[in-house]
Amino acid sequence: MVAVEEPVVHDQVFHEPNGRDCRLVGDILARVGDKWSMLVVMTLLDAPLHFNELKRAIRGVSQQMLSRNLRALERDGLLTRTVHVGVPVRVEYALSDLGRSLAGPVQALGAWAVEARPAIEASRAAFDRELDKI
Amino acid sequence: MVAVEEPVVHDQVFHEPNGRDCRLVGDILARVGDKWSMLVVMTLLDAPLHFNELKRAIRGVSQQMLSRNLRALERDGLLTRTVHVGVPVRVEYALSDLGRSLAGPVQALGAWAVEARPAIEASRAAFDRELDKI
DNA sequence: CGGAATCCTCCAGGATACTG
DNA sequence: CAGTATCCTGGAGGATTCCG
Repeated sequence: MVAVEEPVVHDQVFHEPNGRDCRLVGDILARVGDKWSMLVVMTLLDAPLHFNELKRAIRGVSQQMLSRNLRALERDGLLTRTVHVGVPVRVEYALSDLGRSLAGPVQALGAWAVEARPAIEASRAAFDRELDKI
Repeated sequence: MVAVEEPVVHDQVFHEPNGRDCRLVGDILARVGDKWSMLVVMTLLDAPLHFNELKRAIRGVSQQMLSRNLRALERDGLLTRTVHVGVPVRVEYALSDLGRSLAGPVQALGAWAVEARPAIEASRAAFDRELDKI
């Protein structure tokens, strides 16, 4: 079975007639929505950091995922990786201009999150209470 | 093993001294970042829809995931679900005010995505080319 | 120090079939 | 029409170990 069938989801990037950018956005949201990427971006907003500095700054992340995310972000051009030779080796991660430009929209979403949280939690509680009654 | 250990990631909501809302945002980003939720929100922005109308509007989604997402969004208070009794039954999904308020930030991110895409894809191509050379 | 490699688990998400 | 139930797969993400 080698996928002879017609392309499904990811190939129809703009499926809406009225210029909405839905699918593309979905793609980006997937990147933005993963557990650590935006945390990395936000952390690097203040200053460039070394690997272990980052790992300490973002508590709870495994080296595994931090490493993966950093590579992915570098691949996307959102940050730069520069190796400083020496003993010990030091690698510096810094936001690129593209990466910095992402901070605005993300912070907007963050602001929304902060403001909406009480309403969301109240709604969840109410919803769950209804379920228990039944 | 009943998780006696100290709380790890999700309990430290604000771990940064300087008022940044990192963890909380991460939580919201996870919701926002899943494959279909924001597509639902964006689709309902124009008008309320019935289940199958939604399913048709968002091509490629399974009933399974659409159903799950709708319930999750309803639970969070982002949309309302009203059953119109009759034959056949009709259920209408509509954005709540809270849900509508989310559209702004998401569209901002969408705009960024559209603008940044060429740069991102160029960066990816360059990155992958480097790998092939080695 | 900055990773790569390996192994494992959990869950988002798809496909299909059934129900009221 | 609007779901729920069941089964299955890939990949995100964690833990641990090894390496230059």
